Parts: sequence; structure tokens; C-alpha cells
Amino acid sequence: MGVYARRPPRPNMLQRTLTVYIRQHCHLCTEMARALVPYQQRFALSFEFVDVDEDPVLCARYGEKVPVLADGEQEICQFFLSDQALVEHLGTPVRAPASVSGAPRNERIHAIARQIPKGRVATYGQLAAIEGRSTARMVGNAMAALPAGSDVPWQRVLNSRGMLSPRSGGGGTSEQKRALMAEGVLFDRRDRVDFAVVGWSGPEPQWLADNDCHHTPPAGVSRGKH
DNA sequence: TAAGTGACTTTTC
DNA sequence: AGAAAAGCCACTT
Repeated sequence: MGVYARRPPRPNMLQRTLTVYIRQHCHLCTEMARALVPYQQRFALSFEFVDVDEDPVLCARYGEKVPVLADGEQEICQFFLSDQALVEHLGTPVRAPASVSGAPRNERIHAIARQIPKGRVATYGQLAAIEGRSTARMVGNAMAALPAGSDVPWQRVLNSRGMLSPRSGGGGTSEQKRALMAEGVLFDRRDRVDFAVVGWSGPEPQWLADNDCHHTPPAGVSRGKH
């Protein structure tokens, strides 16, 4: 028992549950757990502590970068508790975005892409399947239609091989790779990402329902060698 | 209308 | 493994 003992993973309407990725015998993890205590009551939070060593995927994803404080798919801070990041995150809660159900195709695709968390990637085909009435090529076209400076995280959309898709103009992919690496996404020797590590599992079920989208298997499944 | 063109994916060599 | 070909579908010319 120790600092991780209190753990009511029991989400309800009034209480938000944040996830803390930790590993045993980690000093920073202990410190973050302690630092979170005051916030527990102040914001009606509960915490779920997850030992990354118990899940190979989490272990690969976070490696030595623990602890990480997250709200669902969204990472809030790592190593140390950031009061600014946490308060800011909690201060912009459950902003119920207007549903894009029935919106034009590109608008729906962009809305889905905005759901991809920092540090994760999706494929064109995956977004198409989530949207429901689009093909991967249409998703590519929707990304190409994005104006510069858009708030859509277009860099997180890759092709089915986990690589950056070359543009007709030629350039653009180096900026994409740079942006992804800045988010902690790793590329192998052949410039491919590992979907098992950074692949996105799709929007939350509630979001899918609100926006008339579909649950689909994450990218990279059934692509592995048996 | 027909033909050409993608920030795609899958199948075939 | 990697390249080429074939499907693909909305848009543009």
C-alpha cells in the first residue's frame, strides 16, 4: 500500500477520473501521486494508477517517460505535475462541440481528425471507416484541402503502411515528420511508425454516437505477421 | 460526357 | 521486402 492505494476507478457524472501511468519503484511517480492529492477534492477527481509494466503496449508507448498524467487519450503532463497544465485542462471541460452529424464530408473528416490525441496517429482508411461514407482517398483529399494554420492535426494522419504519404507538390512531409517527432512519435529506419505503439484506437464511444460515426478496429490490426 | 488526377489501399509479382 | 498494377470515387477539365 502506499501512495497508490487510494484508487477508486469508479467514474460517475460528478467525478472525473484521470489516469496516471506509473511504474513501481519510481520516485517521480510517487511524487506525482502525492502532488495530486490536493486536486482530488478541489476538482472532484479520482485517479486510476496504471502500471505500464503490466501492458507491453503501454510499456512501449511510455518507456521510461513515466509518470504521465492523462485524461482518457489526452496527455496532460509527464514527469512532474504541472499545475498550469492540469488547471487549464480541467478548466476547459466537456465542451460539447456541435455535432457534425449531417455536416459536409470534409467537415466531418476534419472533426474526426481533431479527435486524434497528441502523440498518436491514424490512417486515412481508418478515418474513412469512422466517417462511414468516405474512402481513404477522400480523406486524403480532405487533408489536402486544409488551409495553412488549420487547427486540424493533419500530421497525425498516415497511410496504411505507417508512412508519410508524399504530396503531389513534392514537399511537406519533412514538416510532418518533424511535427510528429516533436510529439514523441518515433520512426524506424525505413521511416515507418509502429501502430502497436502510437496507433489511435478511435474516438470515444460517446463522441461516435453524438456525431453519427462508427467504431472501427484501429490501424495496423491484422497487419502484423501472424 | 470522357478522361485525367489525387496527402489511398490491397493484391500480385 | 519492395515495386507495380489494379481498384477506387469524387472532382476537375
